Amino acid sequence: MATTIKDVAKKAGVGVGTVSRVLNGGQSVNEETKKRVLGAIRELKFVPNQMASRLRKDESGIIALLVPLVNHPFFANLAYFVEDEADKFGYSVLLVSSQRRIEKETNILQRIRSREVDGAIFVTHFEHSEEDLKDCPLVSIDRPLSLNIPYVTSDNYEATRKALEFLIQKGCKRIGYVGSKPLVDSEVLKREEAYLDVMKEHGMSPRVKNDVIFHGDEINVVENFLQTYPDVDGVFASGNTMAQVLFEAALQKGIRIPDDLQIVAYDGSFKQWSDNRYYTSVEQPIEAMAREVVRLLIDKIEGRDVPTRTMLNTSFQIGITTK
Amino acid sequence: MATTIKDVAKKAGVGVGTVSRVLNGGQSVNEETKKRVLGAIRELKFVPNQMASRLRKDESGIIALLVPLVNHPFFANLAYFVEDEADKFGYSVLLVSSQRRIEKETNILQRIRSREVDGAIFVTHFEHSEEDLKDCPLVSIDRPLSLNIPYVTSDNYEATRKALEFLIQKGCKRIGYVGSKPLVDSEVLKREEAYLDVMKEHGMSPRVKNDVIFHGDEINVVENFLQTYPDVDGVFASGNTMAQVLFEAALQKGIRIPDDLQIVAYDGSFKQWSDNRYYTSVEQPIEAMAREVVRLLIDKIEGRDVPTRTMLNTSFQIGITTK
DNA sequence: CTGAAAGCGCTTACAG
DNA sequence: CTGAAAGCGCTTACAG
Repeated sequence: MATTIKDVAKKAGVGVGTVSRVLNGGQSVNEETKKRVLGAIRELKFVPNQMASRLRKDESGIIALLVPLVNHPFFANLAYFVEDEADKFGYSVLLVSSQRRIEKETNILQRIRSREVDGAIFVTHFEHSEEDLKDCPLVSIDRPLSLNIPYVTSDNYEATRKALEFLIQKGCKRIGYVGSKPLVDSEVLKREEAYLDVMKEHGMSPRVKNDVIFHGDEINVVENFLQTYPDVDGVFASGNTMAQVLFEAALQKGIRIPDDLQIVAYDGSFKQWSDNRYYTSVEQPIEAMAREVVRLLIDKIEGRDVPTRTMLNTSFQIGITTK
Repeated sequence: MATTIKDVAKKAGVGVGTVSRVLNGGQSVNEETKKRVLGAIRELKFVPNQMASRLRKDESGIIALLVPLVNHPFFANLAYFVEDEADKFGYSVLLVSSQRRIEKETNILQRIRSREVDGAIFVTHFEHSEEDLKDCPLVSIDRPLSLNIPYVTSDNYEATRKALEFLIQKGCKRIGYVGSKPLVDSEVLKREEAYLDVMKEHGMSPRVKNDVIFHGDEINVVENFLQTYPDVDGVFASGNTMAQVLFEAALQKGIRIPDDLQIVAYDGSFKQWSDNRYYTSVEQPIEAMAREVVRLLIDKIEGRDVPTRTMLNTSFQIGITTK
């Protein structure tokens, strides 16, 4: 059996409470005693059992990060910064890819109730009942899961407007929109909204392909889009997978970029994978969003008040996909 | 306070032991009693406290996945499949990006000792002392951390040979090698070995740039490589970031691919991000490696014997970067 | 400043 | 088949 706090206490000739106190520094301990305890700890190579401490304190020190898929640049980046930020506050991160299976999402709520985790960053595309969400410390991204669940988002509407104005300024006359629509209410919907508004304001007719699809189907959407609107000279691509698939499909069709077709991508996951500025794009502030969402969750877990909606600013990167 | 097993026992008019038994199905329980207990559980919405159960059973049900950075396609994919496989066995995954900080790696070992996690998949580029690694259930990828720590790898040497033979067959005469060298002994080193062997066998002079670098410095390596060996007509790029950076740098310099320069990438993370077959490449069997490494770790945690080295097969994908 | 004791919520021999 | 009790390894009032 591993050595316990009892062994340390015996060796140092003190009570277990005293060992606990030097370990956690609650009340002050006599310097002399402290030294003896520390010595015993070192000698016995004592490592406190976290499970016991957590049971006693009723806090797991773990937060769950639930995303549809970690092996997607946006979520991989999110995971990276979430872990980094959580670590600063002494929390660990349990990673769960829901794979869009609702049972796996509901499971996380159960794990909060079972005290396995203290709370969760809950990125889902499903609806969950108030009943299930109740009393669970949760935070979300780009959408309100329910009335009092805080979420972090970015200025989707304004950023999309700016991106489109940029394309127009660069001479585009027939601008399309290609994306994948979220299943539920989400700030991402504001991108299409902004697109339609800008088109109307400029008297341009909309060319949209924005359906609910699964990861992997982007190529069909893009093929379909290019076939339906062969005359487009500018495209707003929502999501970097979509942008990349579009870029490559266009190249394969012999369409020159940016000469025949200009593209603005909406996302923020490119820079991380290779330090180029390949696509002209709206970059989501993934790092800031990740850090903020972690802080919100911890505030919530620890019982502090948090704002319901936190909006962060995107940035605009000019790359080689526009003139 | 949340409802406990005691509340359920009282409500059902049984002892707590009985409740535990219907929960965990250890010994058989009278059907009638069982029904009463289940009813009480449902009525009280009882969810067993995992922390208590874990303390008692001395198992956390959590494994740690330690990688240098999760926001890298290879590791993001690894994380995805690791979590999926662990879930099948009832284990959760704690995610840690070491960011190549050795303290953060050592910290994981401490967390195994503190019973916070049952074991770890330990992907590191540092050396750790036998003393530190001792008694920790660990498994690794592409390198033996220490004598009795199992690891999973793929056929780096053979796969590299095949890739080079392919370039030669496609007419390349001046083949280069660009990569980033691991800090420590690793199966990845066999790629350069294979490259040098093939060059020698074909009487070709080696053109290598393979230094120890940090993520983000790929662009400098590539620029340097292209400047040093402006005459290359074929490149073996180790790692997909390297391949991508090379591809883009070449394009920017007006080098046509595959006409002027053919590239074979070594990795296996492209397919996941967009369903193209963009690069000709050796694909690492990430999914298989992930699943296998999880099974090895669980076997080790649960006290079963495991092989020290498990080798899996790569596959070869022909894309548009070769003729 | 410090020790003895109660208790966190479970599981598991033990005795019946 | 089942209940009472001990114990997992901590933390934290409580009393001194």
